[in-house]
Amino acid sequence: MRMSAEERRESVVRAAMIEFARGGYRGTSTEAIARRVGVSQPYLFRLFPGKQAIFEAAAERCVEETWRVFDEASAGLTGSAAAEAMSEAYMGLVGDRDQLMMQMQLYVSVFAARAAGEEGIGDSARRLWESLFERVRIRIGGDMGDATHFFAHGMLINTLVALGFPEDHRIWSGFNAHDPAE
Amino acid sequence: MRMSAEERRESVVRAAMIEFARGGYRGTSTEAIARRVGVSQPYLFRLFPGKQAIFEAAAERCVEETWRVFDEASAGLTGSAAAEAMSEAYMGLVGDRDQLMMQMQLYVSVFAARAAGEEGIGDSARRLWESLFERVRIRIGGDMGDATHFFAHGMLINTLVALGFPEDHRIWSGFNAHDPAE
DNA sequence: ATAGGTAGTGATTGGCCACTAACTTAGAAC
DNA sequence: GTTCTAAGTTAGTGGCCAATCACTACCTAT
Repeated sequence: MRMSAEERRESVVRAAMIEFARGGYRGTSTEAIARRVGVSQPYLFRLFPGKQAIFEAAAERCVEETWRVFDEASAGLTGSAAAEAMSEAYMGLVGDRDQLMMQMQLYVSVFAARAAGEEGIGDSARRLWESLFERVRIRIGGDMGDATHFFAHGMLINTLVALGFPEDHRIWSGFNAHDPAE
Repeated sequence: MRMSAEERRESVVRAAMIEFARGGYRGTSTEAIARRVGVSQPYLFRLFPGKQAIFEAAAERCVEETWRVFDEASAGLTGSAAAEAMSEAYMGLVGDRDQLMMQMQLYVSVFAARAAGEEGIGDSARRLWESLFERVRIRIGGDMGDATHFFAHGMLINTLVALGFPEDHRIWSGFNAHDPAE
């Protein structure tokens, strides 16, 4: 049961991704995260300086993880073949809703922070996101419009997942309509 | 200063859209909404049964408002001309971030409700969104793929706005690349 | 003018939650 | 087996917030 602080931090990040994805920043208590980790709530504050730091770690992990999925799916491919492979991989993430929702929570949290006058998290989030965008853009051939197109569909998938449209709902039928060609 | 309950409800909905857009459901206090309206906090509970109901009213208004923008922009147009006009109108909404962010807050709130085991708000949100989708689809010619494409780009705009990329950032340059053709 | 309904407020409360402080226990090293 | 360090806990605090209750002010009709 006992593990090193570094290992614990790792499991906290994983638990936090799930809890924050479902509840958002304000809607998630540190108690809930601790319970999922299997540790007492105050101990989180010995592993991280505060709730905010846990969220930021989870957010960063989430973006990294997304790239990992893209990277694995498109290994050795380029151009539209890579785009297709990554699209398919992202559709696969629909089954792991927490991953997609953590992204959304990051987006709205950045906005909330900005609205509250704190710019801290925004900078790092933009850097993370832009870096993901760039890596994908290069992988699919370098065209800006293609990358925009790719991410646009990803964001729509996030939205439909958030709203809870079942997988066989007709709203999903618009995907794959143009995809193979592009 | 004194106004009818109906008028007050109207101004509460408008104020709530702004506050919820910036803070999210959990991050917005009824106190903040009341302050923006210029009314005491307890009075909100005479106008609405609870915080949840205020959020739902704001969410519905937000989707309706989005359609109003699309409808006005594309009045008399059809097909790709309508799509172009609506795209441009949506880009115009980037200047009114609260409108876009209220959408995002609705999406994550629906997911949060689902995760917490309450399905109530999800049903109405999906109905609202699908109805918007359908009206747009018809307006731009009826093709499912085109409508998907249209909304995908809208959702990406939401994301970039949330993350706070400045308007002249290169991340925006991927729009308009394919747009006129489609 | 007064009666009655509607708009609106002040005071309060019970519950939750991030965070702190003080303490306890496991295990590695010798 | 004792000692020392790092992992972990129990108990508590101050602040915030949704919702309630009892009350006051305004307007309108007769």
